Amino acid sequence: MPAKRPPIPLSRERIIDAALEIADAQGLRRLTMRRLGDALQVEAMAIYHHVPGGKEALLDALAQHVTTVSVDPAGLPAWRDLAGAWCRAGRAALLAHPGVLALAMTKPPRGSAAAAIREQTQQLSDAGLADAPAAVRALRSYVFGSVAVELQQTGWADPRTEHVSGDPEGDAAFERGLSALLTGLAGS
Amino acid sequence: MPAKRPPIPLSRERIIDAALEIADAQGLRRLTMRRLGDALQVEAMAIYHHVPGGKEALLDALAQHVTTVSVDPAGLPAWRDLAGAWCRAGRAALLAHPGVLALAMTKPPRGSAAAAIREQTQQLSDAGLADAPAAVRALRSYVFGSVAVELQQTGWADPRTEHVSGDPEGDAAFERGLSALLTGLAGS
DNA sequence: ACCTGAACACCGTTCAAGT
DNA sequence: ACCTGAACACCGTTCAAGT
Repeated sequence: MPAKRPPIPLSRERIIDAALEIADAQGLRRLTMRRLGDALQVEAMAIYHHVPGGKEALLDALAQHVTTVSVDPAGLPAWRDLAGAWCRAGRAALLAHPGVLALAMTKPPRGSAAAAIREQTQQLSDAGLADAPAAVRALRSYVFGSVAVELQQTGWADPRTEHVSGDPEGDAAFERGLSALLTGLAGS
Repeated sequence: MPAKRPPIPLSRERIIDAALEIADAQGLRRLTMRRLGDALQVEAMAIYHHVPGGKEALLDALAQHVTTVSVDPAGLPAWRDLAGAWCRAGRAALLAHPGVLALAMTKPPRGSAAAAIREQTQQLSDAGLADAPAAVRALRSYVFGSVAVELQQTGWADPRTEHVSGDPEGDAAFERGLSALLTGLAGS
């Protein structure tokens, strides 16, 4: 007789992964505690046991997930290359989950996301950049904004549209603007 | 005897204004058809008569409202000054209604908002800028992103926090990054 | 033409109860 | 410890009905 396979136990990580999947596929407005429960084969109320703050805390966690990046500065002695690497990493993390971009831009950075900003600032400062905090702020602004504009352009927003993750036109536009900004930061 | 003053008739404009007020004061998640009806002294269902697409169309209209700007190019012959004026106007329009920034960044530009982008491109092209479409895209990215970062920083997100609209630190950071980007665009 | 009331299918969250 | 079921106060939207 077929053994009853025990259900995979619920965990914060599984919940976040499932939530990202729903948001990316159907949009943030359709990310619902009840739908999330369905996706995890569990009643919606079980989620509260693993995510104490309820839905608001879950959304915070999603924002944190797509804004936490890290860059290894080894082999990138020039601040310009280092800054470029941080920007590309940040962009990739945001593009990976277009459904939660609005959260990433709206929620203030907390925990690991805030730590990543501090690390970026420290690395750029160490690499010899004069006003690293101002530069990081300008770079973060550009990364956030360019991803938003790119997703607007490719007609995401409607989750019905198919999104091509490796859009070469978006890549090129991003690099052009990034290059301009880095050049400008060098001169200031 | 006191005359029964006739209620101000409902209109699309009054609905949008009231919706902006609620979103700014209480956050987008609390902008509800029923609450909106209350604010307008009307049953929620009356709104559907003036905004055909329902809530989704209302949110589109809010996004359009805060992304529709215009600049008079007279007296700004240099493309750099002209571009700066567009960016400052765009930033001011977004900062005026922090509650709907997430919509502005997420919804693709339509109608008057799309027209404004075309006008900006045309003006910059006329002013002698080489690749105006690429520049406009980079500038829009920076404006969106810097407003998002600024609102994150000032602790908006929680609508409980008091937001200072003329934040001088935000102004300075914006101008520094803008200047860097414009310098970089000139060289490319 | 414009608004209302009742109704329907959903939400987030609580709390006592099950195992 | 972990999950469920029922319940409560809300949502968006429809539709027939009122004026």
